[in-house]
Amino acid sequence: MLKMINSQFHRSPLAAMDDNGGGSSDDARSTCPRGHWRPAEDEKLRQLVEQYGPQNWNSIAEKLQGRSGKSCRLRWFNQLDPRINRRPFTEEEEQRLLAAHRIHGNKWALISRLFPGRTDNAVKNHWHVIMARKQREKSKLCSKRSYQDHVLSDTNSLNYGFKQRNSKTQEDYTTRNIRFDDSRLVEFQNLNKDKNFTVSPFSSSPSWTFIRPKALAKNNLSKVDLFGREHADYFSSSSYYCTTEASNCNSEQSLPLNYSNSSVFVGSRDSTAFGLPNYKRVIPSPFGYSKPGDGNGSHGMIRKELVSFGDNSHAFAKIRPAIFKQEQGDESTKQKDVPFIDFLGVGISS
DNA sequence: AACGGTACCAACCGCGAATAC
DNA sequence: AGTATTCGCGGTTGGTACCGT
Repeated sequence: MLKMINSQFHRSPLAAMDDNGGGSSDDARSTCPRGHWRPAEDEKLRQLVEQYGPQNWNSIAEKLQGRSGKSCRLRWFNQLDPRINRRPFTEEEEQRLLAAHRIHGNKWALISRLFPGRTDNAVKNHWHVIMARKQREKSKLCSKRSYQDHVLSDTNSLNYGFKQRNSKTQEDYTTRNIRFDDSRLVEFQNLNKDKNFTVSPFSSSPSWTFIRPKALAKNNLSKVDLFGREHADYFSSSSYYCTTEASNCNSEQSLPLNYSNSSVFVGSRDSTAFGLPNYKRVIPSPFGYSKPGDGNGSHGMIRKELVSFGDNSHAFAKIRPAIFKQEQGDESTKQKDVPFIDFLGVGISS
């Protein structure tokens, strides 16, 4: 949308260059102060905010060569605002953060309001840090066996859509249970009749237990509770969680399955969880390529009860026709009474 | 000491909502 | 009512310090 392209505080020429596919941005980077802010820029921004107030970002940006209003605003509200608490997160804050995330999901702005002086970005980043740390700890406790060796070589395991390194072709994303077709839709096959979709990175007979979203009603696909309840707008999230039973561990391993705009995340970003070396940016998802999201190390069956397609309805709309098509093509999966969208293909079984 | 891998955090992007005109 | 601008949010990427080899 042209409107969007032209808005965003009159983005810097370099940012526009990047959007256009880059080009010789190195030259531009050497002359344009994009990227990390220098102390001199910070000082000037402080002065400008004092002069114009923390609203007139375009006016401010005009005085800061190469910085967009948006960038100025971000710098101010995330770093320079004197109200910001820059001390490391305390253990107590971490506990509260985890608790808040269980309640609110990825509503970082909302969560950050519970932490005076903490920005949404800081809260978000630190949550990822906590999750990565937990995954590291768990991966140390769990099998020494490489997750990659275990899962990717195990033909009975669903491979989460992980792309194997150096794979480049469509076929590389093909697995026994998940296949990526040209439209990037996904088919799930060979799954259990009992509607429990099961997978585990640690077990030879994986088990991810999903509670079937019974209330995925025809007319309201936007928000649904994994336990079958419909919900008002008090909650919206782009992710939900499933529990994996880690047969080689004493504890359960709970992984997030995030339906963000075009991605499914499973695993751990920026971590060596599961023994995977630096898997960021190489993992495709059924709906696009993505990094894995951070794992959730806490316990419980369904860590988050709600699945919301409200923010991601376009993504869901993409997969929906395939789901219906799949259902229509398999009598065994049809539901007589309750309109059931076989979101994960759990109805397709043999 | 050099190098590569990892963890952390800052910055960026796209998008939608709110507001102004 | 329609369009442009501003703001805010959540997801993603890039930079860099640190650590192990």
